[in-house]
Amino acid sequence: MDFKKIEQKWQDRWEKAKIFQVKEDSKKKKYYVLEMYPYPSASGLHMGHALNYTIGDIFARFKRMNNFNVLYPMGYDSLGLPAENAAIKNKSHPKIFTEDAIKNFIKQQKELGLSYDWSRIVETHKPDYYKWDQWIFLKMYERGLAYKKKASVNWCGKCNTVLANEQVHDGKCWRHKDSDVEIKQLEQWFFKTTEYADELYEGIEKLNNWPEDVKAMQRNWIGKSYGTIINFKIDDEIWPVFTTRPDTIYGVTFMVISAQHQRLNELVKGTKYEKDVNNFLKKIKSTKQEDLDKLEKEGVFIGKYAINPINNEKVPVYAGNFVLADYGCGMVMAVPAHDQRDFEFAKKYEIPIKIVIKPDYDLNPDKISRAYTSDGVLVNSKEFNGTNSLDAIEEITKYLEKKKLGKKTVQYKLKDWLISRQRFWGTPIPIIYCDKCGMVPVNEKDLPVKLPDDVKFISNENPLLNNNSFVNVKCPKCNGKARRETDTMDTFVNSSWYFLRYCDNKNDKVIFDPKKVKYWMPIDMYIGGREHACMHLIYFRFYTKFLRDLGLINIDEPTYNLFNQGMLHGEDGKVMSKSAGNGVLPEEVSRSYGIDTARLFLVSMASQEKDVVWSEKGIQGTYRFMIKLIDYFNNIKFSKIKNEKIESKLNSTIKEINKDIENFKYNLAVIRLRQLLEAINKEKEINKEIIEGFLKILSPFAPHIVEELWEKIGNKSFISISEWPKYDEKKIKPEYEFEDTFIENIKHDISTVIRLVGKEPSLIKIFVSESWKYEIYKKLAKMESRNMKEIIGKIMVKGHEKEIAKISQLFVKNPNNFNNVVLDQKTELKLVNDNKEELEKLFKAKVEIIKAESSKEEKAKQAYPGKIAILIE
RNA sequence: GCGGACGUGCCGGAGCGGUCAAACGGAACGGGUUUAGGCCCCGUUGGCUUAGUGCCUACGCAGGUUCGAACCCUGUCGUCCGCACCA
Repeated sequence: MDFKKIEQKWQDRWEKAKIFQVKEDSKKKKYYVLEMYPYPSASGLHMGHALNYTIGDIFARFKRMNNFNVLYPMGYDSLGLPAENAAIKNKSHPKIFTEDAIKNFIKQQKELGLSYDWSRIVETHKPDYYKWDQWIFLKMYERGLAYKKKASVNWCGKCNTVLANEQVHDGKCWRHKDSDVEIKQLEQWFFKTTEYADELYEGIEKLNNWPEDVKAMQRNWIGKSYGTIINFKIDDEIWPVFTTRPDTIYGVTFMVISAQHQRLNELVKGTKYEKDVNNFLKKIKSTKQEDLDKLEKEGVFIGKYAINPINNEKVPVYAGNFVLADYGCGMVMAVPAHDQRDFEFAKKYEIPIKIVIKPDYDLNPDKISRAYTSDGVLVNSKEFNGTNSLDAIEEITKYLEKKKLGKKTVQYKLKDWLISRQRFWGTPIPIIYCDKCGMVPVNEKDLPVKLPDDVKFISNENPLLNNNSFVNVKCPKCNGKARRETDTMDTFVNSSWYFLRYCDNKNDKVIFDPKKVKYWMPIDMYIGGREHACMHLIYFRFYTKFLRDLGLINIDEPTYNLFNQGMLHGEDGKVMSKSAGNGVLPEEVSRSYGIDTARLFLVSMASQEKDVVWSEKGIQGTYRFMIKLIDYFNNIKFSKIKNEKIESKLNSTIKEINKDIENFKYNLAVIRLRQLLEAINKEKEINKEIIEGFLKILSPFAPHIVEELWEKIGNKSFISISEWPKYDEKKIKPEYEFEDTFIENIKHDISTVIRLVGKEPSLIKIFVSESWKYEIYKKLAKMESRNMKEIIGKIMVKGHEKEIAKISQLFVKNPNNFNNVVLDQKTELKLVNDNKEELEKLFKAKVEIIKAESSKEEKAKQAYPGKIAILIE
């Protein structure tokens, strides 16, 4: 079998006939299937990509055949660091690398048989795409959502640029797990994601079909917490602090200001403590990020005292290494008795500990070994004594609000998104600096600000810095001498709205036609890796909300359905990758087994959200199935006769496979397809309708081979756009599901009896008696109006507890289906009759089937109560 | 510390309140076909028995709810993942 030839043939035909291209069609229900678009790396498509796209493709094909107008596009996240690094290494331009890589990707993706609408391709490195990145930037700038500020930012020495918080994992750069991120004070561009913090947080609840862990990660990341801002005073100036435990305010014995606090310097400048503080700052600066979790709490007294507004107590202020500068107010009120960190600090610096919350037992401030952080009753808290601490949170806050000493508030962990990068291969930030006018945005009509082609990559430095034709411009306001911003935008800016551009990818007038976007959005199924939980998957929600508020779209969320596929592991159990050396390439597998085999195998190993392990043995097993399939069609014999049994099997398979595909349980779908082929294979002749139904439901999984077989049995159209078969509940007959085991048992019985009797039979009599279960069912049916529990209770006394309980419960659940559960006498008779010929042939004897009346065949019933009796003569 | 997920034969993995634990695939063993087999077909793979379609034990462990639990609840042990000095 020349797989390659068949694959090529159908890929060409699909492309020529444009069967996967779609347009808005108000008469059809739309369905938008999207995979996270790839970064087009030079090494091309690996098996993990193949798995990811196969999952999406099967889904898209399924929906398409189910009459949806399916938008299933592909694009490339083609701005980014690796291409730039490659360019530096080879003294070339990243554009060349990127475009080669994209070409290679497209070729390889086409070889997988993916049913993308290629006319909708989006490439983010093209000016006609990033022009709109810049346009969105200007809109944000107008509204104050894009701004520049000096801040402590994360710097990766290997990337030679700053990073967003989301891109720092465990104190390391997301791209360089071996490189510590440094904190630098720099002036940078930010997007004000915090503007939407609350909506981003509260909206998670509505993402009903997102994986729990991704939602949990986002909740954690955004980190909403309710608390109170309390105004302490230092040197008669108000210094607010944030706390979630205002109930402990009488227990404050000191304050801690973050060592990184912007205004720490103000407090110590010119005092005798300045030196101490500076020494302390130097000391903690040398601590590595990875030691942080083991880090002891340290601090230094800064020579100031704060006034607690509730009782005017004076408490010392320390600078500390454990207080975050950019969460809350950068300063905390420390209550050592009821906060573990404060406790450790107080112990170390011998600061008094004052108990203000009391549990059922007594706490001795000198003897406790750790802070008491649970709730209790307030003590040492003047008029609040005796109040439950949970109530006191409310009451003390109200009290402070009344006296204008504090207020209720909400805090978020989420910080604004740092988007500027000191690199070349990104979207230029459309800002101009004029000596006279200051910072001036580029006029919309002058977009895009294009990346120059004539650049020299001499070092790790951003080549835009020295590119005069890029940097030197006239000020849009005064026409005077000015220079461009040379920072570019984070690559995640591009991916924050690409899914909208697919809806209208060629529009050169506006970012997209809102009507088209309104038709296609939201994404109905978004497929990608879990690693984007706190990066892309937050940013694209933020963009959606911003563009909504701009009036361009009318949705709140980009998608309510997210699917995370599992990781692909190599045969050694480690995650499959080039660097681990356990990689298997799609084209290699395709060469020996065909790409359909690879697709089928990839998808058959486990439910798609679980990790899967590649195995050579496994793919051979799948290959055997493909060979069997092809063999079957080489010898196929059609019949006009209806076959109820196989019809039942097909219908039940369709019913189940629909659910399996919807739930991404492709492994189960594949099993059902195998079982269906087994069943079909057992029949000598087959009705053509059955075969066509089978091919259709197989087609999303193995599209090329199936198209070929579809054509072979005389069809001229594409099966890929044929209609998915509908199952008919009435045709699903459960007795056939029992038939095989039932007949197996009878065969077994007969041979046993023959062996016992010790003679070759000339006549075999099979007595089919009424099932006792069936009789009980009939009794129950008569009593249906009565309380089932009561009935069960009564019958139980008689000693058939288990069976009766089961049967009656089934009956309660679904009385109409009861016959599906127990074969009645009629069905058993039919099944024996159906197989009479086979039995006669097998035992070389005449078979007689007798309906046993309970009175007449008492003997048979006794020997085999409620079952089949065999007599041979 | 906080959060999330998961513990089922030799392995991967189905089952997610009762028809029914172990589908399906892999592996091993036995048999058939075969010159031979790495192809194909059949059987076996928790225990005890039987002529058998029978009984017992079992879904990490311990309790609970229920007429009935792998499945629901509580606790516990273990594994994996994410975040983390978030006041």
